[in-house]
Amino acid sequence: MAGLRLEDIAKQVGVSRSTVSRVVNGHPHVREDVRKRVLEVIQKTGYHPNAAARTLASQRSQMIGLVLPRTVTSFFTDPYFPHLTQGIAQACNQSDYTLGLFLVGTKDDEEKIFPRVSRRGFLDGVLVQTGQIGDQLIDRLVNSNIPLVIIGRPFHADGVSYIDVDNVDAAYNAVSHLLRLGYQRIATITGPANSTTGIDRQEGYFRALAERDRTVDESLVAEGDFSEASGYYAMQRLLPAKPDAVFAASDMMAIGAMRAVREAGLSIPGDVALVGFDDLPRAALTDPPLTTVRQQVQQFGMSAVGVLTDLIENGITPPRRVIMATELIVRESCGAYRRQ
Amino acid sequence: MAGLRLEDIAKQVGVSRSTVSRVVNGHPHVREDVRKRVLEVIQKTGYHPNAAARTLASQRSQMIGLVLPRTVTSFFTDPYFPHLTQGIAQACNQSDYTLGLFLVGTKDDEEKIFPRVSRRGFLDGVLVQTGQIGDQLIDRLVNSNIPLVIIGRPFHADGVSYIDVDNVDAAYNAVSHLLRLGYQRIATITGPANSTTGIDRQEGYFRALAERDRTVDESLVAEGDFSEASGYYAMQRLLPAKPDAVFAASDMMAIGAMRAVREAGLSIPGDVALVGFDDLPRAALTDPPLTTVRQQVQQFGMSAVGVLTDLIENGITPPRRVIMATELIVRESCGAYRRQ
DNA sequence: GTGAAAGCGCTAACAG
DNA sequence: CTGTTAGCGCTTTCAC
Repeated sequence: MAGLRLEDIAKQVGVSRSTVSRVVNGHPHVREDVRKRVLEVIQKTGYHPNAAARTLASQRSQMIGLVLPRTVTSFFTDPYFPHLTQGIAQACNQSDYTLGLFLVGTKDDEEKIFPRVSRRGFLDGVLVQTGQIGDQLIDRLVNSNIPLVIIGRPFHADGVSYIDVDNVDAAYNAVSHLLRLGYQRIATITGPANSTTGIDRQEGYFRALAERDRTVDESLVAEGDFSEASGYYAMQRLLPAKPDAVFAASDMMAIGAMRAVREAGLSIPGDVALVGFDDLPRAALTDPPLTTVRQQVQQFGMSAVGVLTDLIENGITPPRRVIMATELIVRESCGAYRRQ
Repeated sequence: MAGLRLEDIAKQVGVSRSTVSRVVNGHPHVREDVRKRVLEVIQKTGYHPNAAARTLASQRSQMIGLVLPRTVTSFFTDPYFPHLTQGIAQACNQSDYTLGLFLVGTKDDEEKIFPRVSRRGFLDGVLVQTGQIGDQLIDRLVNSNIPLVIIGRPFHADGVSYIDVDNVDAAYNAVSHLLRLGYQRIATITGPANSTTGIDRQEGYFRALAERDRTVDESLVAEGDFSEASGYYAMQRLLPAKPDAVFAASDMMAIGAMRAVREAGLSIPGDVALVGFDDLPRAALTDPPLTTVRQQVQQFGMSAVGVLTDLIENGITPPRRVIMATELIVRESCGAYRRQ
């Protein structure tokens, strides 16, 4: 089982290495009976081609990397990333790629990881999650000229490929929904102001208000970092301004906000209506169930892999752009049903 | 930057390939000034060794795989796995290994993944999560003779290395705690009966009862699968038997149970006390905060990598066994504070 | 302390 | 349709 080479099975079948290589790689131009005999011996012996040798000779590793920068603070405490990862892993399975996972925890990690990711011949391409403004890692990756797909709109989008959901539109829809329900003091708990995701969702909030000629009240905007805790504290800061509805830029923040509202002795949606973003599985189980913007995170991850393999197979220019749609899921927390 | 070979920088420095290789790999027996000159050129040119070539020549890939079998239903919906993964990834960074992630979703995936994982020269070792009885994958992995560490006690433990927490002891402690608080009808929501984790935690429950000469009431035992939903339904089945306390074998199930208890109009811990298992970040934020068994999941993942690298560097025999301790975290849900 | 040379196991022209 | 022949870029004895 171990140490079996292409040569060995070639000898057993009585053909040349090349022929065996051809059948292993599914190339045409091999006589059917020969192919069959080769396959038999491969089966019998349990031969597997040596990946390193294959990579070295073909200059293709059939492996892609997923890099999650350290500025993604909420790594795996936010279910978003696990779901994304799962979608990506699934797509890799289907397209016969192996997934390398690079979690950048510290500045040190970044130094260690970068060479591994950009080293020629190791990865065919990389997927990287956008983080905060000024994140060096993405720029370095872009410069390394490896096929690269950025997950989320990057700050410097010139010439790079990325995939994102339509955050502005999604937030616009969510807030418009609240406006249609008649709420007067709609607050928002934003994502980090130094992340495109945070910025875009806030932009959607502004647009929806502007469209109805509402002026923006600064005391109704509180910044969070997508985490439960940040939502909790942001809501506490918002409460004195007496919002009658809140759009939170993530479900986790909405859940934190719920906790703060409840602790203040107020009811949802009676006193404060709430809309989240993500539609995590938990969102349907909160009390009351959370109205939220659904993104197909897993599908999103799969699409990201699709774009990357396109880049790998067909060249990195022109840059590809994919913007995915979202859907507003109306549950109890926005008060839509109560008001009907 | 691209296509730079060892040879190229050897030429630039005016030494042989071997010397440069020695410097790159930190071997001794290189004159200090030569080493410095080589390092300079490497720095200047941004040279990175080709991973495939290195793997091929050295028979070491510096890469390990993490395999999560498809029988781990709750993949990434249970925060347990993300935390575990994070710990593993972190340890990989530190010890200069690259982590390959293999999520087995379907039977098909399994067929695709197995060769990649067991293929010689691709991975130096693999970490695999235990799943259910009869999971073929683990047996196949064991037979492939690659350095292997099983995460969680495997069903067939002969000759294999594994790492686990002391589930029996942990559950025993949790239930003993409830017994000491004077509860009379202590129920349990178990993990899957075909998983060692489920079995061991149930065993701890039995032992604690037996030690106090309590007979086991079958109507106080309900099986779940570690998920929130399964905890919810299990609790609904338990409720008619009027338990005054419940030990759930996972926090997610405890959270589901809470929901069921609340929906039944009962209070926690007044009517039903509750203890969970895992100490997920969420456990401290439930209402009331959940008493639970803490496992240092991240630390656990890091230790798993430690064991694996030991196997890789020092041979796979004798099999290594690591059993990690747990700690009972007392919060409100068990009623300890209320009763004082 | 350093260089020459022989692979590691495979792919991919190129002949035939 | 099949075999021969070069490499892919690095590590690693073995001489010197």
